[in-house]
Amino acid sequence: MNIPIDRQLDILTARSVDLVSRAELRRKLETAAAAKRPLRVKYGADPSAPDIHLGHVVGLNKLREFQDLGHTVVFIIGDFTGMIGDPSGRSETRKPMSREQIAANAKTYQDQVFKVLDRARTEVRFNSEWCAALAFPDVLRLTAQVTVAQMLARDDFQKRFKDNQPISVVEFLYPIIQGYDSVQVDADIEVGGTDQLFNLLVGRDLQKAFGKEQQVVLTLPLLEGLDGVRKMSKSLGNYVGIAESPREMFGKIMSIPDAMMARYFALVLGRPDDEIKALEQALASGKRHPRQVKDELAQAIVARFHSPAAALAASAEFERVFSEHKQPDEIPTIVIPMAQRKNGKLGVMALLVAAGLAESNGAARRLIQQGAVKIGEAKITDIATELAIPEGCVIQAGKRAFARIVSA
RNA sequence: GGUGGGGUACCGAAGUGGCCAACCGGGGCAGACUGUAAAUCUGUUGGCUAACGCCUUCGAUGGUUCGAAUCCAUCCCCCACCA
Repeated sequence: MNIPIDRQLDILTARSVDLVSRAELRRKLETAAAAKRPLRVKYGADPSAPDIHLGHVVGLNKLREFQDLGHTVVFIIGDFTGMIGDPSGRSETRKPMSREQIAANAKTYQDQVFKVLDRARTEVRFNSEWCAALAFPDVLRLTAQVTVAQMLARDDFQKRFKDNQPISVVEFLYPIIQGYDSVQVDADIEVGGTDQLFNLLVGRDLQKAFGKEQQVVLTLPLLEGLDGVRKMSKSLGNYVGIAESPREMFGKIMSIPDAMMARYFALVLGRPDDEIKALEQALASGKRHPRQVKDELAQAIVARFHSPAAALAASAEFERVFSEHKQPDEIPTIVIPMAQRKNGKLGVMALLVAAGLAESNGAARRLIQQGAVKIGEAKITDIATELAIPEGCVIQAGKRAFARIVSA
């Protein structure tokens, strides 16, 4: 590796929010280079939600940058954490997951993660490997390392405490478990979102307590989801999964607020600062149209996780369906046997429900009354309409829902 | 263990005997417009019904009442504070 250390530092710290500390990172890079030993870069994942989305990609990109400079990623799957059930959702304690479930999720995770990471430079570990072996006295020794004041200093705990929101003791254990993972895998660096800062720092404390070299802590911005406000997460439903179909992926990206485009370019695609600045200027001056820029963004993201060809196709399809209001080229087929029809005919409401385009007759009625329903090219406005459905005709409910009806 | 505060539709949150299928906000869905599943505006958002209306829902179960989300009893669950 002959890239100068300063250049490496610039690459590795780009887009970061917190860095503890630059001097330490430099020193580690230097000693690693001298000893021809890759650094161990730790990243933790919770197996409760196996689908990787663009929010995760922000961190994975950073890990990939480390790998491209020759370092090793230690990807930790928090299966131990999964087994005791994640309490971080404030209202309800999640049900602990079964072994099979965790194994299945872990597999999905790995399949997806290597769309970004370099498999050859990744070490996958499960934290049950060492956590399950801990005896209670070990746990006591660990917990003694962190004080309640330290815990309460953490942003979200403090807020919840002030608001009289419950905080379970298990939640206090989380940072400790995570920190202990760092001890076990001899992490040189740990990467996480800004919300992880506290947990990452606990890792440093515990490593010190165990007489190990402390890890460098590097945090990255949290990517906002499709609403452009709250962080992207599966539970909020504002995410784009990297395993989603090109069409879904493209459409979802097109629905982000315009103001988020630059951020997605930077965090998901890792585009350099000067390019982002130029883009923002072009947008502000009206030199480039937001619609085109967003199309480019959506295409770039689809191309990254599928292929350039798929991106092009998704873009064309989107244009056709939403700008020109034509039918998509792939429409799911629904079978409605002749037996269900009266004299070969069927009421529109029954049809909508049978085709899965409406949840109930009431919903179907509303759709029709609001002018959302089309059979072929004809808009249906009367809820009492009876139809002799021609074989293969297309029914549309709203902008996005289509179904092709056949009788057998 | 004691005291106090709570459990309302997808979420948050009003409602304390009839005007409550339940204000309002968010989210969802739809329409208009458009530059896109952006923004904005409008409508809609338990089930059955063409409609009148009927049925189920306000932690659970019983009860009072012509009538309950609202009152009473028992139970279950959550939170905070003091120990």
